[in-house]
Amino acid sequence: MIYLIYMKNHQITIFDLARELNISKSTVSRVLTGHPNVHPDTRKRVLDLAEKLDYQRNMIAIQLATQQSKTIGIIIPEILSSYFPHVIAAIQEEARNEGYNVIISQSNESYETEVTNAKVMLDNRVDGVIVSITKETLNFDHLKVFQKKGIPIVFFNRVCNEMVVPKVIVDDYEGAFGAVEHLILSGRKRIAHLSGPSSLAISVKRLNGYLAALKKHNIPADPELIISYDFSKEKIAIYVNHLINLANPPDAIFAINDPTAIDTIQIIKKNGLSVPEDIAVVGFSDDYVSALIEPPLTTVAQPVREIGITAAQLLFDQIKKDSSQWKTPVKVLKTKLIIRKSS
Amino acid sequence: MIYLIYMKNHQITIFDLARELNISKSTVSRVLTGHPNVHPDTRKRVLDLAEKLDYQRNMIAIQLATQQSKTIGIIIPEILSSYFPHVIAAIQEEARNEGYNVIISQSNESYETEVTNAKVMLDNRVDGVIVSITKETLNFDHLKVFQKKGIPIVFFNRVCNEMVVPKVIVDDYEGAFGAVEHLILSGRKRIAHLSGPSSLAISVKRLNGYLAALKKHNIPADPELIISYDFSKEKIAIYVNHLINLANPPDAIFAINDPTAIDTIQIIKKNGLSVPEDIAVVGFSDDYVSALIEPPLTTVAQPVREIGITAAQLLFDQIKKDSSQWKTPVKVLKTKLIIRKSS
DNA sequence: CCAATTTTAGGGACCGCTCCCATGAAACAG
DNA sequence: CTGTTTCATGGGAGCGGTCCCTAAAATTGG
Repeated sequence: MIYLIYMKNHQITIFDLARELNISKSTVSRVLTGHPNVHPDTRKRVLDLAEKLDYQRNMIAIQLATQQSKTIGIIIPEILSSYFPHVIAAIQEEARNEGYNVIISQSNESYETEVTNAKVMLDNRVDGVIVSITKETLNFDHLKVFQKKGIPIVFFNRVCNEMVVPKVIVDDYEGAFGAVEHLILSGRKRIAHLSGPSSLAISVKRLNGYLAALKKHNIPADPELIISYDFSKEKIAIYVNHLINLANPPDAIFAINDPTAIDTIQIIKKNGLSVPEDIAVVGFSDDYVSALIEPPLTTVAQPVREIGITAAQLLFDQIKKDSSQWKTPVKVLKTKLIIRKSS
Repeated sequence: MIYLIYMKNHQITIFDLARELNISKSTVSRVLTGHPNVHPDTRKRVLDLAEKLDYQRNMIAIQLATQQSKTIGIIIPEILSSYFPHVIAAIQEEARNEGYNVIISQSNESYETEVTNAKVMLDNRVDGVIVSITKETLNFDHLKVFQKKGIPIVFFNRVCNEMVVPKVIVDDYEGAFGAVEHLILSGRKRIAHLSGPSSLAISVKRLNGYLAALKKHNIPADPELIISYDFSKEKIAIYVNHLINLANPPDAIFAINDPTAIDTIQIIKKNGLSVPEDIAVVGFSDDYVSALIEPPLTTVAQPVREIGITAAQLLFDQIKKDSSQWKTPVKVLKTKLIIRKSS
């Protein structure tokens, strides 16, 4: 202790422990990393002293020495809806089990921010990233960098088609098909679709599911009833009002996601019409809110936990293996139609 | 380039840049860190080569050398409600502006997990932490460690009374008082309160606000109507049913938070009673959902963005200053009663 | 034109740890 | 009793930067 007595505000290092016990730092390091070749007595002495001096290992130094950050990054468009926090929570659990930290960055649906965030992840030498792109992302150079540098990347939800890497998605086509077919079978004839930006594969797939269901039941698709919007909340009112005031208005609306569906319901109600009597509404995702609103929303549920867990597992699979052995599976998880009062 | 041609899978370091340009790594470092004393020509050559070789700085090495991680930690009880993601988003914005990374950890309302997470933050040498404790946290040793090591800590929402550090809270007492007074003024006579765990200061303050409002209007507080619960969703049904079946049931319920209030409404409706006719319900926080449910929930809104921004600012204030200059302000932000149909 | 400054650049210790290699001692086998 | 393993430990070179201290070069001033 005599050595340490004059050192204030100095973090205890393995060197301090070593000096105190008159052994080398190599031996201390061996004890701390669980290396077998250490005499039990020595091990105990080190551990006891570490405990006594409240030694705290310096992950930064370890990261530099071992050349791995033990950190994974998550890049998502936003964190305020119910979907992403659920996926994140699941990913974090898996990461904790693997001894990894997680850094999360929201792109706020901005391509610029996404690029910046990707750069930050790179600077911080993440061992892998899980990403869901923004609605604006058309160029993928900032994500391809990960591939180029041999850093595992996994997409979920909003994936990049031109990159061949593991992905976790749900069967959007099937989910949309089921939702629209349900509307048809409950007697709806004119079903509108509030679609998402065509840059996103989910928008296209859900649109295709919608079209296929119509086709199967011999209902001609009316372009007037298909509106693609950019997820900006203000627009919903405009589009819904527009649909309502059509000469031949829809008797149902299939929305690209739950937040849109929920807003749609509010607008319809504001117009003095009722859901589902006048217009039925169906959403996609089964957000936490959806069961609680009035009327409760019929929606296509996604297995959020499973999505997160699967994405994390695909990532850790890669992290653990040599890049030559990487597989690029695309996991398609099943959705489930939850029928509630809105349809 | 001749040197680099044989090096595969080797990250470009400042040493590589230096060798390539026949200058020292010190000079390269100076350029990269923006140090003024570098010849403009040299600066340009370095920058150009860095660009050309796609040099990427290694934050881990920088962190080790500068002894700061440029990372702050957020420890929260959960991430699935609407409150925390909003606060997090605000904190992250501030952090980004300051050039800091954020690592987030959910305690899942478990004391054990919170302790583990605090340890992880310490291992990773965060430059500061922002925390909201779990309902189980009674011992604060794991958080006092930060103080002891001179790492700034800021509490928000669920704070630790026994630690003298900066805190950001809302005026829970005032908010609760206003909510309950509103119920009284709208004619309610028997107002129940679903309170939180008494370990949390917010529970106590909101309870006191409730009691004070009753007292002001000469309504005796009935212990039968005050139930303290532990935030476990299953219990809500039990308590609400119990209240409804009382010989002298309440005509209003003031819930500790919105999720509780929302569940309360569902249970009341399931019992064939209506809100607000039979029983009025008021919540706390103004979650995103609250305006959408049926009936829309009267609630005490918290300035979530402001909470996050303030917490972050208090943290960075400390990070930038020597610990001898640290202040320990407790910022009390104003709440706002939002009256909707549930009352 | 030379001394005094100011710029610009290089050298090298250091941050805290890992991990390979070397070494001596103890244990084992023949 | 000696040669070969195995075990326990020490030594030291990285990991990729920062930053202090010098030294040489360029600029300034009298």
